[in-house]
Amino acid sequence: MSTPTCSEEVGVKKGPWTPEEDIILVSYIQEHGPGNWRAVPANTGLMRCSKSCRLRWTNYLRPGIKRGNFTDQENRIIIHLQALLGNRWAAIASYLPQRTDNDIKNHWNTHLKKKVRKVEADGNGPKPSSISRGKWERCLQTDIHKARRALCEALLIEKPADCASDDSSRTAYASSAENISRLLKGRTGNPPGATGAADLASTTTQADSASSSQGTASTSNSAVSRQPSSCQTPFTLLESWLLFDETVAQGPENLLGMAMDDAGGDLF
DNA sequence: AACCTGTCCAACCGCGACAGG
DNA sequence: CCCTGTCGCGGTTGGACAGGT
Repeated sequence: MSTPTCSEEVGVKKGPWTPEEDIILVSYIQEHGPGNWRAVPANTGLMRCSKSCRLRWTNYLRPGIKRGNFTDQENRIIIHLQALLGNRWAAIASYLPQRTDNDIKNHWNTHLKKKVRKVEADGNGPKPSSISRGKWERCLQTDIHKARRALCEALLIEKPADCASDDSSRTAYASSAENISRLLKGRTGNPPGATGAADLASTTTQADSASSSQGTASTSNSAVSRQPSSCQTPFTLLESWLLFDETVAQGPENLLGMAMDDAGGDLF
């Protein structure tokens, strides 16, 4: 069976995914885990290219995607990381594990970019960041301590909203089961059978735990596979060290003092 | 009510990175 | 090394929808 590729082969379906396709894809991933996308269309019979399957999973079906409005906290993080890293949405998304790079990219292009430009054009807005775009990376290459400080200055903010104790923030996080049951309702208004949705919900819940326990996700799926279930920090060990080690050593008051008081705060 | 314009967001496309042979 | 296949990322598009006139 020939595997469809994205551009050249005939019979490759494009456009919006149907609930049935979603079910097939989620069921397959529940069984095999994410990755090896090339095999997905071949093994499932989906007339979609591997890219499309991966995109659908990572941007829509994977567990733990947070949907809905971006919080001010998230907006600030995005603005600062964008100033720091540029349009490296996957990197930015790694700091907001419940958001996809596509979501962040869309949100930036439709909301934040204009907002930032407007504030900057007014001349009274915040500096995009205390360090220029890419400076942190250059610092990293030359002086790890400077880099650490630069990143701290750019990123340190008040307590992350994701770790807020109120349950409202937690309920905003959608499991994949919720994602899919919602899409089944929303897109068809006529889900393919209540049992189908229920089955799917159960399978995706299993997929959730399966994928989290497998640890076989590819590198870019590392962010994808991070689970939001607990109040875990999205920072990797290295990132945590870069961000907090020296600052913490200087005392918590410095940590607060280095918060982004000049960048982003005026926007919201 | 009809049309226009802007917004949102899912999905596609092209390219680069990377691993394996 | 070089080639090939695969994957992931960022830019962009296009359809659906909402709000304004």
